[in-house]
Amino acid sequence: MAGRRPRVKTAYHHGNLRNDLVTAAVEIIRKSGPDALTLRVVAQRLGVSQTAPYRHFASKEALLTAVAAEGFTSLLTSIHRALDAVGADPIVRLQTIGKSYIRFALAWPAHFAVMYGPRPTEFSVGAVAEAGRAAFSLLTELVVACQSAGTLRAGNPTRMGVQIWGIMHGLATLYLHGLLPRSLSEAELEALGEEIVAFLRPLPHI
Amino acid sequence: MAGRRPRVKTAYHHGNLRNDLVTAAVEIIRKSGPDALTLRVVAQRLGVSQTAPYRHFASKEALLTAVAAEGFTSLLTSIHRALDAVGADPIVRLQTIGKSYIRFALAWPAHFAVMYGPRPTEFSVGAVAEAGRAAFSLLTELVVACQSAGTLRAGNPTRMGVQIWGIMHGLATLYLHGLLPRSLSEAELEALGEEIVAFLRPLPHI
DNA sequence: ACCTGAACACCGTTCAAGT
DNA sequence: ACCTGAACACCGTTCAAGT
Repeated sequence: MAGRRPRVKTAYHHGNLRNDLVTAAVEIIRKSGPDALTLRVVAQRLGVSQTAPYRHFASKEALLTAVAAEGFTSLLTSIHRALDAVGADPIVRLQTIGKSYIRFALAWPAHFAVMYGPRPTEFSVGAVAEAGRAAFSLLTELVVACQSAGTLRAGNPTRMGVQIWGIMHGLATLYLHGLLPRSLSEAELEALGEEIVAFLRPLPHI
Repeated sequence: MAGRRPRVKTAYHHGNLRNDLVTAAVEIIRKSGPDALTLRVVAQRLGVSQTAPYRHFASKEALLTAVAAEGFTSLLTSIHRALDAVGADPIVRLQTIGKSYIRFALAWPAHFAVMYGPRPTEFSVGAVAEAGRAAFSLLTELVVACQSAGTLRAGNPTRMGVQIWGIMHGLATLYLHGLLPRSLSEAELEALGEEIVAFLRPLPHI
């Protein structure tokens, strides 16, 4: 009764080619780096012709933008999930954001590379930029909360937000590029970021 | 008596093609990003055949490695020059290294992009890795000096070195990618880095 | 020694055409 | 609607050949 038509996947077309293209792209980048990604190879891997991707993405750049978008969404989800698991103390929440950022970068290096790699200006518009701004807002709001609670030094919250983001981003980037001592574990890397946030606490009154 | 042989530059060959290739490559990356760099274009710009670069570099990757090497040398020189201009106070010297790093990144973005871009593992060996290690040693030595002088918290100097490097690297990278508020000037960016180092001073005794 | 020209295997992208 | 095949202009790289 089932007939002999192949199992749905080997058929004439895919059903969900758009999604599969993104997944395959991520896989290739993760295994061989961003430069190894070619539309032709990704098409070949999915068993479609080399021009099939153009039904779903206007260009290779557009496919990479989709990867980045997926990454930003995923990063934001990770952060929110991690925040749900900790208490209300804003300094702990701030450290949790930082650790989530580093953890995301190390768990999804391909997404991270595309999100923060050398793409001229494509991300300044649309939903991708939106997600980035949302994450940064979360950060500055927590900075303000910490300052009100007296657990973070006074000062422009945007400035302090940039500093904290810079720390997490720098640590993650250097680690992913293999430039840090091999003895550094992922847990220790997260601890380095957490520690710096602790250093931003106000000086005790003398 | 001079004969009619052309002025040395328009002649059959270049005289200093190797060097010109590196310079032209940097120029192209600076103006159009790393992906715009092709050996053929760089050769064309210098008026030589598309295969001439292979007399001097085994591959495109080798040319990029030369750019990175030039960058690391130049970074180290900048740092040393900046250190010569400040006093002996180790915490000031530490901040000077950080500011030099950021200033270098913003002044030579093409070199910086190649030095810290997504090159799998090429830099783990040779003179390039050497220059990187030298810069990091300078950093950790100053951390130790600051700790001895009581101007920096106690703790593993390598850990603290990684933290400081991470900060400067993260700030520079985010800035170059255009992800920081446009209102941030280069001077303010350097101040952000400097300020964090100041935050690493020991807590006053209560 | 140093450079050229033709060639190969690969890209991204376009377009007429098929189902 | 969705996919294919041939084609175009471009790459990195190799190699026999020129001076």
